[in-house]
Amino acid sequence: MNANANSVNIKSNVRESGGYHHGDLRAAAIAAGMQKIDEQDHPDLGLRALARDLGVSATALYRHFPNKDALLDALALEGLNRLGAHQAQAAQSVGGGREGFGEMGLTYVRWAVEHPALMRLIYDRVGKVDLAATNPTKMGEAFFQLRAGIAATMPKDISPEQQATAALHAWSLVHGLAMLILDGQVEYDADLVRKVVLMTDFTNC
Amino acid sequence: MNANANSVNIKSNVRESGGYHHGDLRAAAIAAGMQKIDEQDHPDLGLRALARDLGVSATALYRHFPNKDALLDALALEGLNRLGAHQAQAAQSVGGGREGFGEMGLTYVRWAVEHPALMRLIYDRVGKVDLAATNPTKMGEAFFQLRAGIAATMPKDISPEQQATAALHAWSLVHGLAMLILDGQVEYDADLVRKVVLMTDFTNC
DNA sequence: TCACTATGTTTATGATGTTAACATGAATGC
DNA sequence: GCATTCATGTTAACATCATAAACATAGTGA
Repeated sequence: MNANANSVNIKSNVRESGGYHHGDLRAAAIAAGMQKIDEQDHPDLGLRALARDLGVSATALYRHFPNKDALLDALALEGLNRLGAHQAQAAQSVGGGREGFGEMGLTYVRWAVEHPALMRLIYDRVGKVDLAATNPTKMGEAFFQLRAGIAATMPKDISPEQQATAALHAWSLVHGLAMLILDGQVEYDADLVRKVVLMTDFTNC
Repeated sequence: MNANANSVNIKSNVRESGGYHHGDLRAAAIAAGMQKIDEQDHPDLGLRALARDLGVSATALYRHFPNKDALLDALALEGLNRLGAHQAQAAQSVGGGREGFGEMGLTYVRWAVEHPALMRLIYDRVGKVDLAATNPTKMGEAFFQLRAGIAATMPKDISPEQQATAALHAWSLVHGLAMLILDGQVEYDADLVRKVVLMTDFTNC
């Protein structure tokens, strides 16, 4: 697989030697932006500060992103891919049944707690993406993957429609719990998360 | 009850006659800010724009709020009070049992859908309030009230500890569902909300 | 070699939050 | 009743931000 516009495989974030051109500023910007955001609680990112970190002029980023929102969208997409992959992997490594279901929810919440700004950025941005813009498809795909991961540990002995409702229930539950924790309303506690998630009764769909 | 610093009873938002002083700029700012925010999807508020609406200079607001965050905190507090009151009223007017429980959840989600920016502002701000600041107590009180409203329709035949878990479950569920709707991930549907909320099984605490 | 394009740079613009210095209305003390 | 003081406005100024415009250079392909 060769590097496409969305890959973020670069050697370093800052300009290497004194070369005039940067190499792959777009990828470097995404990588540096991801790192910067992931060190914060809130997804605040300044174009100028980022450019400074990259050793590049403030306006250079406009050669790769039409505006700040586009950069944030790219970061949100990258974050969403990471979350989806993380969730899918968890679904695979965890057994089924109610225990596995609780574990999946815990995984979602834990990821959110470990990447608060990224989590916020994802949901901040996906609601705003202009569907005519660069890659709404990728966003949709990534979310589809996330939902699939969530639905993976759903009980099989209920109808598809019930499964959809149950999946929404599960997603709402862990998402709400994660948000309440990120917003400082609830203290993170793995046991509590499991207990709360397992209160769902699938026979009530 | 006479007007204290947090009341918002004013005659009009803009300056009345040519008087030099405004009357009650603090209250007017909160009222105008609330209205402005409630007309939006996201809690973006510019100090200068707000001052313009009030017919007042941009820096005038600094006589009543140390900075923008303090104004936003005041707005969030007002919003939280409204949400809490709304929720408490719903708890009172709705019967108990599972049906009442579902109705309470629906009330929370519907309020969020009707006041998206306010909802976001509340949870944006309460996580950031400096506990040494103006009125952390009021914030805490207001949230306590909200939680009480949520817990009001909790089943009585379970232990207090189970009730706490169940309340957190309920809060997480409706909050997450509301947020997913606000973020455009789920379409609002009253029946669906009720169905999702009613999947909770309190015997599993 | 010569144009062309991609990707940088510098400079400039208008918006924002915030501070400082100043002005005036209303309230207070004599 | 008058002078002083305090609360609450004002204007001017500053730093920062996103962004646009004009210019410059590095790499590419004819």
